[in-house]
Amino acid sequence: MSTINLMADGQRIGRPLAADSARTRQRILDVARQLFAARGYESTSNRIIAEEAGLTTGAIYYYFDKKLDIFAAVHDDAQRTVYERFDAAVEGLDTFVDRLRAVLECAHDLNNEDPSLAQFLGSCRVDAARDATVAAAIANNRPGRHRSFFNDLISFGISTGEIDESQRDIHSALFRTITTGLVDAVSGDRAHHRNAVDGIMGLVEGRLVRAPGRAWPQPASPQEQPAG
Amino acid sequence: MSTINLMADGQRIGRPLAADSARTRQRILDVARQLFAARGYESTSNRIIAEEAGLTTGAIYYYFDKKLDIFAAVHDDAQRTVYERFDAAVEGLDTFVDRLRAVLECAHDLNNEDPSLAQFLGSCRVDAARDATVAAAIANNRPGRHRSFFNDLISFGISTGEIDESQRDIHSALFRTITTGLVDAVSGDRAHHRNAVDGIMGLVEGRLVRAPGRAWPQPASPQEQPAG
Amino acid sequence: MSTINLMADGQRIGRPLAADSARTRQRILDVARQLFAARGYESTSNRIIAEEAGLTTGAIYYYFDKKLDIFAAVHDDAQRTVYERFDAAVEGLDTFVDRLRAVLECAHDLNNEDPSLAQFLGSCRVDAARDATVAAAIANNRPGRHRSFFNDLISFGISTGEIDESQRDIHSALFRTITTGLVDAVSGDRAHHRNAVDGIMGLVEGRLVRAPGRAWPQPASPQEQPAG
Amino acid sequence: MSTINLMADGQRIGRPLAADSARTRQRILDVARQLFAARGYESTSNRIIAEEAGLTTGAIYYYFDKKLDIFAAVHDDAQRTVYERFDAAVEGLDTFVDRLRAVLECAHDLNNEDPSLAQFLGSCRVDAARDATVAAAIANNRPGRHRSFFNDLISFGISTGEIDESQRDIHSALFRTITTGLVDAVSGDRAHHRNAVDGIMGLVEGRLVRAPGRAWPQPASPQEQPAG
DNA sequence: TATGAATGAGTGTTCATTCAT
DNA sequence: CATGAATGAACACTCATTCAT
Repeated sequence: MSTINLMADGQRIGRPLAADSARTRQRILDVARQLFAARGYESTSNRIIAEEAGLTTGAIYYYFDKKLDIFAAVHDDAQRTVYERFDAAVEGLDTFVDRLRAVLECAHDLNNEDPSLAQFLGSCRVDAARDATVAAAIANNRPGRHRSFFNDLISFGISTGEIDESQRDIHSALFRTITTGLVDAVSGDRAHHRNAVDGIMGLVEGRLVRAPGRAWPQPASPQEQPAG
Repeated sequence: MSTINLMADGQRIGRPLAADSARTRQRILDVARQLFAARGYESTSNRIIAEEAGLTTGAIYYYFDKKLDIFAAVHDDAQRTVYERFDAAVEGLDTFVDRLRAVLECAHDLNNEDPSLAQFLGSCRVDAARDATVAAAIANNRPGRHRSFFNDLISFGISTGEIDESQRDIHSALFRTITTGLVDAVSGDRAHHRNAVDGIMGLVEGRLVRAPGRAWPQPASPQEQPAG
Repeated sequence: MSTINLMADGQRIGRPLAADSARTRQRILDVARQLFAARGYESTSNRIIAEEAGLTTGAIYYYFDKKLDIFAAVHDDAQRTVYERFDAAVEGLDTFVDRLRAVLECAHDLNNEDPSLAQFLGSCRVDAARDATVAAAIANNRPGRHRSFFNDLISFGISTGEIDESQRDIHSALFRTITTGLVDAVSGDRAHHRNAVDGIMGLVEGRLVRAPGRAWPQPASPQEQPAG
Repeated sequence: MSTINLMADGQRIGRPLAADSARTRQRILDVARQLFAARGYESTSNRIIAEEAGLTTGAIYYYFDKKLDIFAAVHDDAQRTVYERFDAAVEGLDTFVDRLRAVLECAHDLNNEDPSLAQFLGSCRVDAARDATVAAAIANNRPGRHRSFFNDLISFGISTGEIDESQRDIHSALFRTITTGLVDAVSGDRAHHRNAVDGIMGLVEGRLVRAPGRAWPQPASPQEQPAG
């Protein structure tokens, strides 16, 4: 613990006397997430992962059997982080709209804290669609986690009466569209992401489009009218 | 579905007796669009394009100077097709909501007619984000066309009074989110795409989420209540 | 003859009504000589020869069976031109030194008239050394012509008493060295070529290097002392 | 003379037990020098370099980033070797003629020891003339070294009075012609090279050509009459 | 005569992966 | 734990050549 190998200056470490295996592994995952997010699976070479992590390509193989395993590990990490936060965000909220708002705000916060997280998950969906072996590598946990979270959210909306049971599939497709769009279209720009989140809530609360010749609809419930 | 010895119309190829240059070029563009859409730019090799088009790799270079030029040509094709249809779809409609519905229905129709169109454009956005040279190759016309179309649509909504001027940026980000989401999340499945389109219009018309304890809001204007 | 296809402006000719086969063939040889001279055999593609000659690659094959045949034809042309001039230059001169001077001046004039001639012959020697099939293609006439011309010149020098019989091989190697050097080292620059020719004659006539502490030697024969 | 499984010293290669990186790199440079000399830059494929060095093409790229870098490295090696020997050869000699003779003898010795050295440098000049990227790759040190060495030699001759100042450019062009000729015309044959060197010194010392009807000139200065 | 379309072998180069040390 | 050396299959692209028209 007294022999931490400083990497801040980007200098290559030699052969550290007490290298911390877990820390090196995490370093690989961190740089890999950013690289996969920015360039995709195929265009991210092991060489550049190794370089950015201050290693040689060979060393990577001490931690992961193959490139695909790095990708899967990065995915598991990201997936866990996101849904732990989502779960925490909706906890204790009583209405579907509140929970929806909480999830969107949470997504916005996450995107601000570490843009590579959302970007990786978006990139990852593309790579899975493009390459069956990539899809297989993350199949164990990916769509399930996303789908079940939002299906639960819809079920909750039905239970509160805010959503009609007959509209379940429509809501499901809508969620997929919107969450994907948030990640793919605006996660790279904070202001756009903010606007998109506001827009979604505006649509949901009917504050965004009025019929021609009509006044704006009254807010759904006066005590929770948003300022924006 | 390999097309090594047969063209789409069943004509023999190989050392064709009366080779139709334009048709071969279009065949290259067609298979390239599908391959780029499915596997992305980098993972689509010239070899597989050639194979699917019933040619050898060398022959590709008779029609295009380099791989990137194929990509750019496919993109121009797709871009032109989509926005010609979009322009036609909104023509003569008097309200923003009508135009929005028309655009979404048009997108849905296009997606049914040739799923590779939307998929390519979505794939293409990803490839441009991942690789600067790809971005440069389509820079002349890509974001402009999309952005200007939807900006015009928003302006129209403002002119009719359906959208508040102050919300322009929010609508802009929302459109980007939704159109991207439609392409990236549900264009591969007709039913999902249908549901997503219905969901968006449902949100816009306030038919999708009600406040707890409230009745569904009345349709915006009775005479134009949508059936779906 | 009234329908000459003007090429001066570099415009591609269509399908000339009365194409002159011999003239086209010569055009190919002319551009090929310059290209082979500048870039060598291997780096000169049929495509660029065709382009520069205002043809397509296919058309080349009407005139020549293969690329190597173009090279051989260019070589025969150049070889003939040079040695006809050399033969004419030495004719009627009575001393070896006069003949040598005449040959060098002739080489200098040729180099000024069409630099691609000497350059091609230099280039050609290199290509023959580098590639056995190229060597074979010009074997019928190449080294023979050069060698026999200069061997004759040496024999003439022996017959006049200017050269000692025992030095024949030395003169032979020296000629090869000097003529190759002129082509390879200085044919690209008129002034350098001029200086080199003057230098060779200066050496031969003993005007270029004196022993330290000695005066310049008297000119070999007063009546023909060169001005330069 | 393929060296697929055996190195020059008979050591086994392949997946070597104690791979000596520096030795492998030198082996690449050695075979590359011979191949570049014999076939030129363009016609020497990485595949054949690798084969002759007992490697696969991929392995080459562990040592050099690109083919041109191999060429540049070979060139630097050869350049250094030659001019170190030339510098040593002329050191301590008092007259221009002695120095010239020493340089030519040194060139002859080098050519006997490793013919590929001179041949590469000749080949290299041709490749640089033919291809601008090759020229650029060796631009840092090539013509400078050659030119400055011989310019210094001429200056020395002027300082001793053996050369007239006004003839500097002529000597310079002559040196370029002769050294190029030695390499390009006769370096492939020891006897020819020997004869050419003797011929040059014979010319310089006025022993090679006499005026018709005159006796051979007396040696320049009795005490330093050359044996050869 | 000449074109236009195509082939197939070749090029330099990159990459995931292996493994002795 | 990590390196350094190597493999072999892939990739984008070029080229001499062919041949129906």
